Amino acid sequence: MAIFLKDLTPQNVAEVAAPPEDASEPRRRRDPEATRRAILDAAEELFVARGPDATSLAEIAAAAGVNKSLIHHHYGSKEALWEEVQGRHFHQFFEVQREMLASAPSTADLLRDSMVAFFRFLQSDPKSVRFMSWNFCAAEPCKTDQEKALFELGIQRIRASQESGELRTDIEPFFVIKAFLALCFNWFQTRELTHSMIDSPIDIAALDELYLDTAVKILLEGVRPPVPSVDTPTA
Amino acid sequence: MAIFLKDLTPQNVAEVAAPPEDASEPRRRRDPEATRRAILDAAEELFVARGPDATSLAEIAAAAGVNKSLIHHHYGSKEALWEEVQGRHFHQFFEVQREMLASAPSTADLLRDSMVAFFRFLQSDPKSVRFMSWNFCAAEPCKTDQEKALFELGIQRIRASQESGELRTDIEPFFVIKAFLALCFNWFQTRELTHSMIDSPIDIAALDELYLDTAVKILLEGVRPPVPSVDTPTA
DNA sequence: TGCCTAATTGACCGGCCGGTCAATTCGTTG
DNA sequence: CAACGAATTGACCGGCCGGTCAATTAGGCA
Repeated sequence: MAIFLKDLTPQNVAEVAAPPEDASEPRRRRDPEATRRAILDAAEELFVARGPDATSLAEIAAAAGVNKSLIHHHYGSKEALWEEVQGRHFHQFFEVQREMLASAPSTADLLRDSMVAFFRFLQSDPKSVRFMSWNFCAAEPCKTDQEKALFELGIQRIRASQESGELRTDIEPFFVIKAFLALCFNWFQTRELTHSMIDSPIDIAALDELYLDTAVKILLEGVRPPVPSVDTPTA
Repeated sequence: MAIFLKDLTPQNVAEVAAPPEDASEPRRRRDPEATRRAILDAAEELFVARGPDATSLAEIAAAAGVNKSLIHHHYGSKEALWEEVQGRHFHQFFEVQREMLASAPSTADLLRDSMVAFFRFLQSDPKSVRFMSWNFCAAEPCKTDQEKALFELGIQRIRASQESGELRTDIEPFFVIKAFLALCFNWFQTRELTHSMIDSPIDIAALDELYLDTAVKILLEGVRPPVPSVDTPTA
């Protein structure tokens, strides 16, 4: 049935997000908080791998080591659970991004730093990439508030860089952000297809570094103000 | 059930891809070719909008105005139908792209032309964007042969441009292609989110043009060989 | 004309899906 | 200790899903 399935086979589904029994406390018989968390973790894992439509509540319950009815008891419905999973993830994502963007010290290498930071984030959290991919497919009008605020912040800082002469002024800051997001995100979104296309025995991490280096180079060079020299047709 | 649904409500599903009855021939009582095509068209429409997992064969049959069993008769299974839909679409896509790339006359503005052509293609065929989006989610190792050939061709031409001094030589041609694909594709993939974030009353087409202009500018400037002037730290 | 093949139909199937519900079990609180 | 409420369980449901099958029918061909 599930045309989309990835990484997870029926055999190892039950072990995904298995609760660490040997933790400080051996999981009290009743622990609604732990139950909620187990469900959410398992749901995130499966939703992100197979997509929400191809993931059943029975699978999630099995993966969480929990009775199926508990999902309804704690979250109401599958759709609500999906919302919750998305909410938790995006909240965390926006938190990280905002903090990064707000705490960036100088405006000198801000663009480079932002781009590298975003690249590192996607690199360290492949789930984020898949999350966003599913979200683009769903095309629901959501999460725009926080995202918009993030963009506003970035636009302000880029505009400042333009005014101080570090960036060329003939391009819209919004598009600069779009460009560096695209350069980072698309790389990871097409990661597996890329690897299956490369013959050389270069390892994955090295390829990432090489690409990042190139993408940063292209973007920074592309947004640099034209140097006053021969043949710079800034028409 | 279907968490992913878009544009199509149960009411208008039945009319999607409705066969144009008033065509030259009034659809003979038995026309296996027309039936196959109707099924394929309806399947493409629905698969691309909702995703394969959220689309049922009953819906496809209804949209195609055809008995459900005919789908199995002509295509075997849902998975085979999905393969067929993908096959037809990607064949057409690669045909267009290859022709474009092979027939591009000079190497002078090849990169610009390629980028604009790809942008126009995605702009004119939103289904392609969604198709690729679903494909990235599925992450099946497929279609790499033709894609690889396309990349090889592009890499050759970019390398030629590098050797003739039009492009800087310190960046891998593969990454240049990746970059311009990312800049184009991501724009359309995030189109609706972008629009829901923009307040100004600028119309969609104009925004597209503005972005294309900027993205081309950035990429071309980014891959230009460094001009021999002051402060060009090509370290 | 009559047959033969293939397109077409509708009835049907087992299975899973999301969801409900009553019953039970535990932790808490008075 | 008793009582209450929330966590937990398993049995159950109607409905849809992908898929099968036998029967019917139209078209092509000798």
